[in-house]
Amino acid sequence: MLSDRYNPNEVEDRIYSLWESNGHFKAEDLSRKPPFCIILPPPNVTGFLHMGHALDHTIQDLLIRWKRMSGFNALWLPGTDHAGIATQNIVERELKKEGVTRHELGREKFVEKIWEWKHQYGDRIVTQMRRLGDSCDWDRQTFTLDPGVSTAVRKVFVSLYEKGWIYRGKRLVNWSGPLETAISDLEVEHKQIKGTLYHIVYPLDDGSGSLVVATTRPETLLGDTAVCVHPDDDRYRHLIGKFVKLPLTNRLIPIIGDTYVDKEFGSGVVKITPAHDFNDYKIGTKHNLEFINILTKRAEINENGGPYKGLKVQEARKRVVEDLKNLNLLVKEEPHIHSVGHCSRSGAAVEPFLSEQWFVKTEQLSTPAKRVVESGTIRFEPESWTKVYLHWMNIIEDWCISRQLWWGHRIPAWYCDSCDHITVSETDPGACGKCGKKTIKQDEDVLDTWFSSALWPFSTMGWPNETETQKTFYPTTYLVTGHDIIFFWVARMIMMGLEFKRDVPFRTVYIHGLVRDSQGRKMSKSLGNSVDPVEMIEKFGADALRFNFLAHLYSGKDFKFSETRIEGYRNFMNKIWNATRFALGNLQDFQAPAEGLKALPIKKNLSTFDEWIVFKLAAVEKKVEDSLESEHFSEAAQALYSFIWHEFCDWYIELTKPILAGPKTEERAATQLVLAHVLNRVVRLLHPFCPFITEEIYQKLPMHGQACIIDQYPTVRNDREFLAFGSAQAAFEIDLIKEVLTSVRNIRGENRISPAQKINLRLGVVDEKVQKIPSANRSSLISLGRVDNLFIGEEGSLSKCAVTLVSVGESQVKVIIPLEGLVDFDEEIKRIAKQVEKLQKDISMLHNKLSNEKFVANADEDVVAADRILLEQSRQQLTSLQDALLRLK
RNA sequence: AGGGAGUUAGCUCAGUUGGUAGAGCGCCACCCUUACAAGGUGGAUGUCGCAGGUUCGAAUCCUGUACUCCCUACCA
Repeated sequence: MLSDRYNPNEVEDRIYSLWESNGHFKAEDLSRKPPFCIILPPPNVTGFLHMGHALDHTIQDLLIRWKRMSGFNALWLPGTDHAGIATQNIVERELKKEGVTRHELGREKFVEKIWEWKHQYGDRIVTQMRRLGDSCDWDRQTFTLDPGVSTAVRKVFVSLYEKGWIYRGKRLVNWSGPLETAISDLEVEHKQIKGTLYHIVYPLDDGSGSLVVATTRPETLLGDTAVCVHPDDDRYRHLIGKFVKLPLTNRLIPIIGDTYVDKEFGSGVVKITPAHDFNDYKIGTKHNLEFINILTKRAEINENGGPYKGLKVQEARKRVVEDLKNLNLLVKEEPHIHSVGHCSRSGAAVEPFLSEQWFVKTEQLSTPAKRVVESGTIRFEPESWTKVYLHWMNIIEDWCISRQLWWGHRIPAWYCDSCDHITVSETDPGACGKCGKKTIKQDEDVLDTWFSSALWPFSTMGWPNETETQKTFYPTTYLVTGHDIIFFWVARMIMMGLEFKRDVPFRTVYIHGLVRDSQGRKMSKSLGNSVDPVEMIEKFGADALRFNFLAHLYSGKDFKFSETRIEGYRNFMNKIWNATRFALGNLQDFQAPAEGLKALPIKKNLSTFDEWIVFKLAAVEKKVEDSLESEHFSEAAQALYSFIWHEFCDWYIELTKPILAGPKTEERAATQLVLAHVLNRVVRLLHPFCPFITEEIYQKLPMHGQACIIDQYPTVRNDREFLAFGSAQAAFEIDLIKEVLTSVRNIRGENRISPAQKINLRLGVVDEKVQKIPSANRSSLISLGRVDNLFIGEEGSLSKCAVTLVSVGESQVKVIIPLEGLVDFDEEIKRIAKQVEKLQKDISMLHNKLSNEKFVANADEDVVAADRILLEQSRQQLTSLQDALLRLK
């Protein structure tokens, strides 16, 4: 016997083990089935599952399970990412607690520590993924530092290097002081900062006066190598070519002219610090200025800063300002809001820093990557990301791929002490490729994490070896991810896939929004507003969490998280559970016919209810299929929700209760068969959305295969034999009965007639066409309407009666309930008055519309016809209500 | 500054070729009716941001405008 509440905690682990131990997640490298493949965006190996993952994974698992059940060779390829900066950062912080720095520990020992950390926490996230129900093919799980991936990384590096598309150069890069590494443009977050604009006097060398320069970063003047004015600026034009004496250092630097300067801003004079500002860098290059680096890797002033050496940037700023004040060279300080780049990992302000780095040239790689999106070979969903992607690819700059970290793929380049040659090689060379001497040293840096991620669609499939996996599954079908990593990851996978596999890595990029808190804010540690998905799973079950996402996922939009909504879907799961309980209780003596449906003379024994629910089921299956095909997942989820709750539970189960509770007739056997079939199909339809409860239920159903997860996904094409039992005429009949019952309940509710109080009901059948329907459904009307005596076709006296005219399609039925002795009539008068008012509004609106010649002439015929019928029906309703009102008063 | 998205019920959001506005939650009333009180039945609630335009007809198409959010780039 099933408990009257569904308890996910008892079910989920057991069901997951059942799937896994039976190998249901496994895809086949060689198969006759059509392939369907999604590669999982690899989460940080030492991370934990957050809501963003939960959303992302739920969508992928939906697709995978749906396709798996639809006969595809479905592969969801999982993996984890070494996440260079993030992981190194965490371990470094842990070490700090023990009072050790990574430098003290040394590279080898430190990397060992990280591996230990990885072994300790590396399983956490995959365990959490299992709790969500992710049906990944775990045998294929890959880590970005696995030997196979390393081979791929080196091969790609060497190949691009040999083509000249990877180069080494001294460039200004974004530098994170705390992490002591370069970071990419994309890892910089701009924040609005309240700063100060300092106006500093730069005396002219010839003593003829001075210039005033405005800056927010006075300490960088130590690295100034020019001041710049606009060549058309009358105030300063004559000074171009002269020199100023740089305060605090007394270095002479030239005054140059460049249109880059905005005459209107500040004093119209800009100090140029080519080694510490991106704009100044460009000017410095253009005007051939000296590049003076004043910082160390830890963002402290170096020996070029003279007396300020050793100070951190902020301290140096204070000291410089103080010293300028003392020299009377600081003429003004004003508050100034400007945006400053911050390292997205450490949170520290980013310092533009001149250093030797490795770059990927993106010019040639980006061209085909644009083309495949323009041509539609790769499709973005929602489509609006196409424009964003193309825009970004047009302004793409070379990609700085070296990081001054220890955790990651070490750059496969060796420098020769003897001849300065750089040897780049897939295998450790042992000797210089040019002079052959063994005096070589490997580059200390590692590659940007995204470099290995960019190869993920094929490095996980055994590339550079030729494998059956690649033949079968490359290109993959979908890539599902948030819009925050389109450029970090998606664009780079496209470039690398095209370059090394000569084909796109995936066909469709499904972009979903970010999960935000209930107030629409980003979930973040610092705000303390993160919600742990595992906690939600423990509280409401994985299925409720998943359904919550799927039912409210609208193309590309951000997702506002709401716990009460999950609770609502938990209730839905319970509803399904209890419907099953009811069904099983009524199917105890049910034997599935071994011969199938044909063997039974079932058709003639079916009730109208059966024909109706099958008809509705077919409609839902069609809707679900169309919605899933077009990636409107929430439409599919909502269609199922509404069918199960509001058709199957609210009506079908209620309507068939008398049959099922009745004698063992052939009609009852037929209804049992339909009940069993519908439930079975519903469970399978729901499976990709809420896999745990559906598998648990499926295993208990009278007709079931090995496992729901690998049973066939119902569509209108499958099982035509069963769906053919559906009948539109039955649907019409039941709709009419539903309407009649609803109006009876409305009259009862509005008049506050207690459910325990039986009533008499008269149905005036206005329309010949529907004459037989009420009498055919007499028992349903009596039981669900809580009716004492039911009279059909006899209008009789309307005195002291509640009356409603019910319309379904073009047919009408008059619902009459004598109120004498039950209630006083005040409530009924109110109820009718309310309806009269609404009807009058409708009628006048419809009347105006239909008397408009242009409307009648221009609108579609069926629109006009429908309005005519509606007007006529409304008028009849109004008449009978007014009539009833008279008889009440 | 440039690009993108949004503004519909108290809240979160649907609304796919223009044809009298929908769901879930919440709210109100009544019900422990033998699957489910995590339930049942009924009910209330919207100038569809604002202003124009096209049209017989606009939440839907066009123009303008206000506000919100995101992304990219930034003035030293």
